Amino acid sequence: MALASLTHLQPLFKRLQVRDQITSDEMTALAATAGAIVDVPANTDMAPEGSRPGFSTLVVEGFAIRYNLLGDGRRQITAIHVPGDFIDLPSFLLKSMDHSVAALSDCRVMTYSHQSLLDITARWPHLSRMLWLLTLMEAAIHRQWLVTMGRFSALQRMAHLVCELYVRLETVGKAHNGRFNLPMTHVGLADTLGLSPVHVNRILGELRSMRLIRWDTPEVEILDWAGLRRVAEFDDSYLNLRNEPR
Amino acid sequence: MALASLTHLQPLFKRLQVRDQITSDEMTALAATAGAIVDVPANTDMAPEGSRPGFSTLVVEGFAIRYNLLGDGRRQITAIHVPGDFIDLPSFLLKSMDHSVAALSDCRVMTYSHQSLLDITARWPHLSRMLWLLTLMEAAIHRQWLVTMGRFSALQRMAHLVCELYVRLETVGKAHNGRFNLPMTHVGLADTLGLSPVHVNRILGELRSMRLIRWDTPEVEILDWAGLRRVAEFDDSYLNLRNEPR
DNA sequence: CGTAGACTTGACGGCACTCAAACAAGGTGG
DNA sequence: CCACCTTGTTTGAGTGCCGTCAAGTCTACG
Repeated sequence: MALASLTHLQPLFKRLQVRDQITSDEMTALAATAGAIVDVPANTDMAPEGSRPGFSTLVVEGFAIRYNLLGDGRRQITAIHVPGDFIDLPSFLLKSMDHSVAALSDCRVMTYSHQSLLDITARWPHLSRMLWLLTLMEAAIHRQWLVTMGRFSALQRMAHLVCELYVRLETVGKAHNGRFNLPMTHVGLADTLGLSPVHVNRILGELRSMRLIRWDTPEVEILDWAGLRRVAEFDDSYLNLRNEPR
Repeated sequence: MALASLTHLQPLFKRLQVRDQITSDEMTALAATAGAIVDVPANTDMAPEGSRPGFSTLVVEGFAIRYNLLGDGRRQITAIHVPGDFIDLPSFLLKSMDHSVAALSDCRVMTYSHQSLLDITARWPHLSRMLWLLTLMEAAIHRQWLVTMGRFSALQRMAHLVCELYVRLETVGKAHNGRFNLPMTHVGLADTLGLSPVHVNRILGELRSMRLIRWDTPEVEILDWAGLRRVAEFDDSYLNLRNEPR
């Protein structure tokens, strides 16, 4: 079980090691306090709005999203989570879910009871700072999304999302050579970018005709990284990829 | 100095006590590790993009904003900070600023060196969870803003911002009877809501003619809370106002 | 009294939305 | 094995919210 856990924790360790040193004791502690490994089928709510989960979950494999529903049924996705993301760390301290978390694709997740996270904060100050860091990195992504939503055109928003996902997936070894999988429909992209599905389709066509990307759902290929980056005004500093003591 | 600090920490304590119990030992610890109290004049950058501040700051009095500048000079404000907000807690762990923080009005702030915050995480697990909670609450506000930016009309966005600021300011005793001060021009509001200043003006006129608010800069008065709330689809649960053990 | 900054109002244009319909692909049951 | 259905993608036509440009008003302040 412990060995299996360490394997499953690889994406998280990769993410953390990009930012700081993690001791093997800390790795062992994270593996020892892990709860069950659960497979969640695509399009399943893991933590619905209004619920009070007693545990947080770490994505091992697959994609998850965080979203809000409006009164009239419209949806806004506020985060896309990839392997190594500790989703629902917010629920650890916020307690009650003010939004929903769902599996986008089939997911494998590990659970961490809030009690075990409490123990970590009491006994492993550096490790708990690293978990805190994860939530701060998520907030940094939120801020960048706010910038793109407020000030970017639809084309720029889409280009920026592709750049961001590529870098984040590459960090955990899920993207190579400009290619990655994104199991998301036009409706999902529209709900992420604050657009309509029809317009998402037109924008993707434009990015294709500009020879910036190829997109055979679910595979995305970046054909011209420099060009895409320029269109998106993408600067990865908000992703905090530098390694330094925290 | 310690006594003076406790006075200055009142807005922060009010915010925290809405969410959880804070012991007097923890209050004393926060007061003891506080650094200098600094007055910052309006429209001054406190933490410019690219800088690496060695301390975080707590707003004691006044308003501050977090913003990004785009290549062509456009601006997007990603957060409005009020007294009791621990701004730049992100800088404690993210280290390098990927955006700027500025005083919106004349501000009084307290500084906390990153070293002293490190000491707090090592010695006061519950208190550090409360600081972590503050960053999670900020992320929750970011998510709500993403929803309004992505799916709300300009009118709804403005109404929602007024509702949010009223509740946040009331929590720290800076709003009463539907009234509060917001030292922000139409340009600032436009950069917050992702609109143009011209349209902000029109929207404010509409909210006025709907008898929902009065707005004699800088004083804002909510004339019809239920009506404003309805327009904004405002639900305060994302602000986490419930008191429970964290 | 002149100037600067903020607010206000009008005209016009464009990006993105809605509505609508056709096309493609995968899954299911008869 | 194929008709059928469901889900997703694509394309066109028309509309509207909000942006830009421009000019004018109001207030504070030196």
